[in-house]
Amino acid sequence: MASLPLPTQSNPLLGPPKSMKTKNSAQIHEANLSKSLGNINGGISSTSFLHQISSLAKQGLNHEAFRILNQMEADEIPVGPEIYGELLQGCVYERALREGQQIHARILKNGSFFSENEYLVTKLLVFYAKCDCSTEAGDLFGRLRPPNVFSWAAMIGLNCRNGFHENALLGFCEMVEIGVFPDNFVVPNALKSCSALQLVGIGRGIHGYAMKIGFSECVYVLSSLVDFYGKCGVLEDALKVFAQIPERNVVSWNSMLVSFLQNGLDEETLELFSEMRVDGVQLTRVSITSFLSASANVEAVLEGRQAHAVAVASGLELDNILGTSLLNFYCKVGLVEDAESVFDCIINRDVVTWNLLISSYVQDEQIEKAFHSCRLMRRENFKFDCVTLCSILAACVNDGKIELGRVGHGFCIRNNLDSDLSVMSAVIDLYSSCGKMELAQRVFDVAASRDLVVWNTLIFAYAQYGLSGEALKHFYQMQLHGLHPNVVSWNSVILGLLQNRQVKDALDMFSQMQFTGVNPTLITWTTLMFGLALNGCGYEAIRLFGEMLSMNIRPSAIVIAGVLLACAHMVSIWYGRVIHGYIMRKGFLSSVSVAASLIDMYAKCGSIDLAKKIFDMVSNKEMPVYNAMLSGYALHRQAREALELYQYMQHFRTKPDEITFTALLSACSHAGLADEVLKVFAEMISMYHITPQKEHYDCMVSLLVNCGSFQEACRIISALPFKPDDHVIRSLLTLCKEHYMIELDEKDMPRHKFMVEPENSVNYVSFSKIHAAHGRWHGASRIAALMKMNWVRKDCGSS
DNA sequence: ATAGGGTTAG
Repeated sequence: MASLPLPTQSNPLLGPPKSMKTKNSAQIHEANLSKSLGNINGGISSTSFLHQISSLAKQGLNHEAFRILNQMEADEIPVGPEIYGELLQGCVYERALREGQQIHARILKNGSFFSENEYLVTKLLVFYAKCDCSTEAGDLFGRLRPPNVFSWAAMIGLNCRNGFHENALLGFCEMVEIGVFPDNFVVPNALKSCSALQLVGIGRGIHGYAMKIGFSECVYVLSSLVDFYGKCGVLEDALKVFAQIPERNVVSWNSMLVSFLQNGLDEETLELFSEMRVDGVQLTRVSITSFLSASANVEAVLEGRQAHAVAVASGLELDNILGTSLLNFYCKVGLVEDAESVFDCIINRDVVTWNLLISSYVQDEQIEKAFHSCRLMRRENFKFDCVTLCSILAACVNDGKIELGRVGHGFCIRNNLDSDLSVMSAVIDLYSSCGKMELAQRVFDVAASRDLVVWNTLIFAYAQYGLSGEALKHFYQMQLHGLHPNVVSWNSVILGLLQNRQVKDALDMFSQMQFTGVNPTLITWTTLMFGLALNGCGYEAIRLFGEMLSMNIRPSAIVIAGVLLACAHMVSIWYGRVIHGYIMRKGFLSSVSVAASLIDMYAKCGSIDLAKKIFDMVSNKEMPVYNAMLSGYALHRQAREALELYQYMQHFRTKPDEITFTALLSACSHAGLADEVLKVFAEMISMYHITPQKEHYDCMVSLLVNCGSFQEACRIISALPFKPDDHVIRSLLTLCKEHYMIELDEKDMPRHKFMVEPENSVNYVSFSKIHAAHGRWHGASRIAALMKMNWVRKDCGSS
């Protein structure tokens, strides 16, 4: 492209590109204005009026210009076409449609000498084109023969702005064909249409042509080429053109920034931005919004904050776009308080700013604040849109507010938002989250159109419950509808199979997926690690982990947590140590979830001492780390150590959560420390405002069982605020065994529940013990067989 | 005698 020969002389129709016109005309304007205001009533020639009108129009003083026209008509001074032309120009500057139409009417009233005047027709065309009035502009364009560059440019620009990119490009080609040379104003528009239609070849042609006709140094053409190549994903060429711009302005830099950003090169965006600052370029909103967007993508908190500071220092006020991108940045990196304060500073809040604030609350699980903001948004007369409803529905799912979710769904139906595909996905997610799969399926069935995301949502909905048959059915149906599964679809199907213990099928799917050219993501690996670990296929999980490393994929902290869980479930301290070594070499111990999983692994593999050693090594002791250690102590029946750690935790102001108390209570109740159990239980409620869950009550009940307080245990069970689940039933049954109150049979057991949750294998043990205690060896052996069938972990037998 | 342009958030 760059090797095309440049013409020896520039195009005679065109002259040199007007790229650097920066005539400072403020002083001239001022002189003209004072002259015109002073001369209105003087008897002066029409050329003088023309100048007055022209200068008023340029300053946006349309009203004054109109007054002069009226004065002229009143004084019967002849008004020529140029006068109307200047007035129209004023309307172009101001995009004043009404006023321009009035001038148009006057022109028509003055007869064909005016209305057929080529200059006026061109002006009118430019005016209507700028005001995005396609029909009027098209009519006027048809009357011009031949149209000049300005008319062509106006039409092409109009089509480009309104998304009629084919028409814009056809116009450009026709114009070139009939011999009108494009100028440096049309070329950027033509390129914009090329990038909108992703026509890389055509754009390259225009690039070559533009170089040939003398725009090789024009900063406007070159900047729009950078943008064009960036939007078409040809980053090398964008960079090449960028390097060739002799005098870059801020738009050239910004175009390059946006090119990096839109091609996912966030680090490069950040780097280029600092080069801009070194170069002393005066940054604009576009520079800062692009930088903020890249910072948000890579969660570069420091950089984003600096951009905020630069924006403030540059005196850029928080308008909609800059404010929104700041808001977006703070939301994405999870700094909700900063997002709130930015939100308060934004001058013109709109639906988008509200939506961002609300979704950041939802993401931060501050559901009440999210709902409150929705109410405030309504109070300020903003209507909920699709994005708002997606947030609201997600909040309902998060908070288990299914009834409210149904109301939200109703709102969508009444306001025609339910055909929006992301809303549809959110609704499917809502119903599936509470197990109402029939409703989720119905929403899906009545949809007029569905995209990949909607299909994937339904497939995931079935998969999470281990309904692999339904998941697979929709996976294949989707393909019959002509949609290719993406990695999300495959991930869901694999999850569904693993949840349903179809380990072999899941692994088959995994290889099929790779065979069809879909690369696994970290989510795929995570699903596999956890799925295999929980299905007792720890060895397979470890093998896959090795495969992943040999493919040079850097595992995430969650993947490592998964493989550690596999070691824990295999009770394989040997593999655990190997993974431990890997973690130390790659510096993963700084990750909270890795540290917690490592502690958990050592505790479950029998070495509470090694678990403690890791715990002491971890520098950033966050709650999951404490919880893992506490659960380890509970497992090893070390109640005193657990209580000590609880004190330590409080000393360092780490707020305990539900899991903390589950571990603590179970450690104490196993040790029969009745006073401590009651004290901790009370603290949980009064100091930390945690509503006790089933497992907490369960600890109470088993403590009471241990102490033989049958009456008290029964009282607690009957007072439970929810239907007791199998944990509680287990304690109850243990009690019954103790007191020989009732006869037992397998048919009393909620068997379907056991089939789903392998962790509950401990239940089988309880039941078989009960049978054994009653001398019913037949029943006990039946249960043992069931255990085997359901892949129950071996280590459960001893607990 | 004469006109206008490229980059922007969820």
